[in-house]
Amino acid sequence: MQFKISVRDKESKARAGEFRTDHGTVKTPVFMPVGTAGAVKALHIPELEKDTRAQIILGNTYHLYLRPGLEVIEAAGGLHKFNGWNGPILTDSGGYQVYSLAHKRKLTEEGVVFQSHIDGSRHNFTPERVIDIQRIIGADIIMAFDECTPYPCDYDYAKKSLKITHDWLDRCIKHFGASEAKYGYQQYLFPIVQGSVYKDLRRESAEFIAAKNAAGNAIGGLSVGEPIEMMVKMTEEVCNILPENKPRYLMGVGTPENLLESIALGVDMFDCVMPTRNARHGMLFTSEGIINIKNEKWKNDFSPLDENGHSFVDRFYSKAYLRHLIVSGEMTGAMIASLHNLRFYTWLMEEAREKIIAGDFRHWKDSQVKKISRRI
RNA sequence: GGGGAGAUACCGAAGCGGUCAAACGGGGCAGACUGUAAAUCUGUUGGCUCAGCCUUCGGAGGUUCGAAUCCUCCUCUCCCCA
Repeated sequence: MQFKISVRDKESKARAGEFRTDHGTVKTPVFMPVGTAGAVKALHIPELEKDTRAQIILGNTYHLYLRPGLEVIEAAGGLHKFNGWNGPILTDSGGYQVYSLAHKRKLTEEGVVFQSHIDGSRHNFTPERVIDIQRIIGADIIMAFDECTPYPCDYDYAKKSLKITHDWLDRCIKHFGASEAKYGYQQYLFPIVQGSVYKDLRRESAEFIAAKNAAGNAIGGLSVGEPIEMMVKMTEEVCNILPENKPRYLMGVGTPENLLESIALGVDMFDCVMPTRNARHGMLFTSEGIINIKNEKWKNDFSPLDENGHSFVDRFYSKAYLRHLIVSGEMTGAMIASLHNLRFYTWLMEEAREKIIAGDFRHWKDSQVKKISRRI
């Protein structure tokens, strides 16, 4: 995978670039909507494409493996054919589920035995198996199998876990090299830096991963509850070590503010459930700040959702109407809010890119952060 | 006209002598959410000068040390029969 950096910001580590996959080119910085089970919740594929202007979306190995299962996905001809999304897809390896389903799994050096959250059945994930599954799903970018360590996490555990993640990475790389894409287009493997909140472990991990010369590199194990300053510090440490000429992917981040600050540290790719999940729960990220549309104060506010927003729903619907839908539990409310939030995120990334290219990123970022992170 | 059942907080509904400002739902209000076990979860929901006090269980009296709970009358609702 070639990563072309068009412009480097002079006042920060931000860069504007693009990388190519067989399903299309992705311009960075980029936000990737999360479509765990092969669908970005509450949105149609055409809406994702045309209305949110997402460039690339996520799927999840663990979820898709459990349901609908590999037979169905393989019979469909891969996830792209199955769900109709023709752009690039990235699949998470299930490493996050090692963390989020911690009480339903058993981790060994060999791999992880999961108990399905759906029916309790047991399943064995190894680095090799996870690569195979992602080959079958047919994601353009597949993630190495890792352990996303929890927070807090003591040093000894983080160190042991890191060793396992690194061993698993070597096995992933080996198996990836020994296996082939199933559907005639190229797949790329991204390794993941771990190390919890320990600077030396993060550095060690970043160096270990940098040496693999992968198509792109990810930073995992952050935004799991640690203070934001720690997240920023770790991101910064790692970005300074990861290859400059490869895309850097900060997994699971985050708030609009987190995104802009991370771009300034040299991150190119993001994903997060926040814009979609919080949309369903009534939280809207707007050009004027964050609003909880469920609050009583919007009950009779017939002004547009976001006067200066960049999605058609922003001026098509009023705050009072969306409040009514969300409060009433109407599915349409979740759809409108999700579309709005995702478009806000993609717009933010487009704008960041333009500002980097225009040489005005730092200034824009600082004023933007203040504006969009306040509560209204 | 005769017989029966019932009136509890915003709504529904428990409670049937003290541990009741009153269970539980719903609704309301607010909060959380960061590689999605999440269209989920949490808190709160009579008032106040708030570790205490005041006013509340249809209304008015009464019994009792003590009443949402027992008695009397009244008002209103619902059901059955005529």
